[in-house]
Amino acid sequence: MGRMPGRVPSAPPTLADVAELAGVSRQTVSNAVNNPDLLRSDTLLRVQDAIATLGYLPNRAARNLRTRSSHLIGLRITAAQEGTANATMDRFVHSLVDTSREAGYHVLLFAGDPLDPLAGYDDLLRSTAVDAFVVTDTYLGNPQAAWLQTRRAPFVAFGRPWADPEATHPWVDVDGAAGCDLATSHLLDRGHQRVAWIGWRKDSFIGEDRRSGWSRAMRSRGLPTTGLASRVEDTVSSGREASAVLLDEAHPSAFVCASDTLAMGVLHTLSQRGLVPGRDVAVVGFDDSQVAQVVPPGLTSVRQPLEDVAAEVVTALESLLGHPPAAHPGVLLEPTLAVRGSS
Amino acid sequence: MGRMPGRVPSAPPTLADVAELAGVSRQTVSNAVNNPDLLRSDTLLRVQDAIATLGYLPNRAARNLRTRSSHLIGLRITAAQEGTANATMDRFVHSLVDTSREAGYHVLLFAGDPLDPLAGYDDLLRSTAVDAFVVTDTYLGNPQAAWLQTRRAPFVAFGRPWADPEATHPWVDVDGAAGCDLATSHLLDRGHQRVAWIGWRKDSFIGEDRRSGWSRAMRSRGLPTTGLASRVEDTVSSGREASAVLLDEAHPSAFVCASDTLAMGVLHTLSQRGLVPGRDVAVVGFDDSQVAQVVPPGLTSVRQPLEDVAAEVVTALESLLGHPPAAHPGVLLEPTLAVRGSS
DNA sequence: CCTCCAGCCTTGACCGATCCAAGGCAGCAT
DNA sequence: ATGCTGCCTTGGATCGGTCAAGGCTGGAGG
Repeated sequence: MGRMPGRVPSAPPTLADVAELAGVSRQTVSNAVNNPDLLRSDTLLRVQDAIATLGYLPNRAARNLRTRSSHLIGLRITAAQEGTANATMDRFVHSLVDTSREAGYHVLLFAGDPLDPLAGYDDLLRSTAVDAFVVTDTYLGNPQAAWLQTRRAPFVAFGRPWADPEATHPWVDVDGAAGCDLATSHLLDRGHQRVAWIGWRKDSFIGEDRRSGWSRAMRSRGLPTTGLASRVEDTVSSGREASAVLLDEAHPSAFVCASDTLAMGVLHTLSQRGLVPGRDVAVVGFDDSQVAQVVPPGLTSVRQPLEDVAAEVVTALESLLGHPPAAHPGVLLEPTLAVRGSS
Repeated sequence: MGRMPGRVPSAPPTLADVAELAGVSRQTVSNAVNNPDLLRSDTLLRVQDAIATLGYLPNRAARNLRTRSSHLIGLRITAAQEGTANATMDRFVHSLVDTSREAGYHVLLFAGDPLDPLAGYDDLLRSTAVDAFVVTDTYLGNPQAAWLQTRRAPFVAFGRPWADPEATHPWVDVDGAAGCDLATSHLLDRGHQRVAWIGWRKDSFIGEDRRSGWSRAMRSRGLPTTGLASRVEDTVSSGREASAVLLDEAHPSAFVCASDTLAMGVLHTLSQRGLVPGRDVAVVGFDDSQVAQVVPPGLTSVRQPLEDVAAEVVTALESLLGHPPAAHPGVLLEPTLAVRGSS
């Protein structure tokens, strides 16, 4: 096969092998792959034939070494929370993998210690293992973003820089307020007047943002919100307790929740009291998790357009990693409402 | 800083930089990192000081090129199925990332076209982007396994080689029959006599395996199984319809299901008929998904020890990639039962 | 006093791609 | 026939590590 002596028979073909088979130099093969325009068409064809014959694909490590880029995007995943309905991360990962593949990137996962949001980033950066990061948990006041910026590491955030409006890094986010406005208006359109809110504690930027969508929708119809809101931990039992209190004290006919987890808490309360979701009391959640999709009678939920988020993230990454690197402003996307039996 | 001219100031330090600072050769630094035993202790300390001072970490690409290994493990993820309660993959991914980090590996995700189980593997292999694969969807009769074996690509399967008992590749799996036996016995212990089975269609090896656990438990107590089993698609509506038919025709007091998705279908039927899960009819699912954890009143479910699976997978990978490569036999792990309100 | 050897470190080549600058070879004008 | 332009091709250097083999040192042994 014209291989150099000493090569293991099963070793993948190299650029030199292709060059020899096609009767050209290595550089010509490289150009055929990276800058086909530079070649005369008949030469190009000959090289492409040889590439196809040998099943050649450039060695990643060699290319990475020379070009100082890995075509890998680092994504930190934290331990899945048991007992919640949070599925955002997983759906996002899928979308990101799909989208970044089209852009020629792969996704490298690394583990995240929830207590140390910076762990892992530094090592990958110093060993030039990834070209850029996608940062997801910006609700923590994103110390990663600040840190990555001082390190001049390219990254795109899924989530606004809540704690630092001056931040200039690219980000993509979903308009939670608009989503809850949508959910609330949906309920109001169906004749509900007393729509309650169950959200997260006040120190959550995202929670307050979503809540503002609910109160905005209520006010725009001249409806009161006083006494109709509750702010708790993001657990099923918190949602259960909060909804029980609200039902007793404020007599709402519908609930809008900051998460599917809380909405499931409401369903617990309803089931305990023999109330039927969607008939006696309407419930809307947030995230369109698998739970919302399969729980009887179906939980209406705000759905984040994670495919679009991933696409925008990859677009931002591409301009960030382009030559010259271009700044990408923040992007805010609109969620939709998946209507099911609970409303 | 003694950098060579032309270096960008912010470029990560290289082995040569460390060598210069420590006053030794590059090879000595390399040995300090990879074979500390070869160095005299005072030299080792000097080099380690220099490494710490500069914040040196070996360049991945360079190391990969020379050693012909990437320390990356490829994992193909398929599009998440909407409308089901399948969470195995995501929990497994988390565990795998955690475990492989400890072994010095990172996980590279790549997209999978559900119609072409081989897509993506070949490119990664030919471009030497990953050292090995973890194959997860062996229920398809795993053409990947066969194909990877002919390519002599190292891989470990999560899932037995159902279709090919002669296969010799390493695998790790969870004993689904034992899990369903556990679930069924749990119900029988609580006094149920007529325990129905809702599983997958007969061409599913996994489905038949799980079913055998149910029938084994029933037979071991001398109870009949005739007319108590139904085999359908893995959707909520299939589970709903199958359970309705079974309730009418066989009057079971409990259901064991091959998946949480099917179990949710049973819950739908119960809720439609005003029956309370756990009080009127018991239900057990399989996978311990988030759905099972949060749905009222809690769905008892068979839980796969995915952390242990990941650990075994990584162990198998390590021996596979070791020198010399060691064969790793199949490993079968026992699931547990997460008992909740539905039983 | 010389040889030998073990222990420790250094030297040079190499992995497989891309970048750079110089070399070849048309074709056209002079 | 010569010179020159423009396009394609070529060899060499390079990225940053690791492998294999060679060199230097000091102490033991003859």
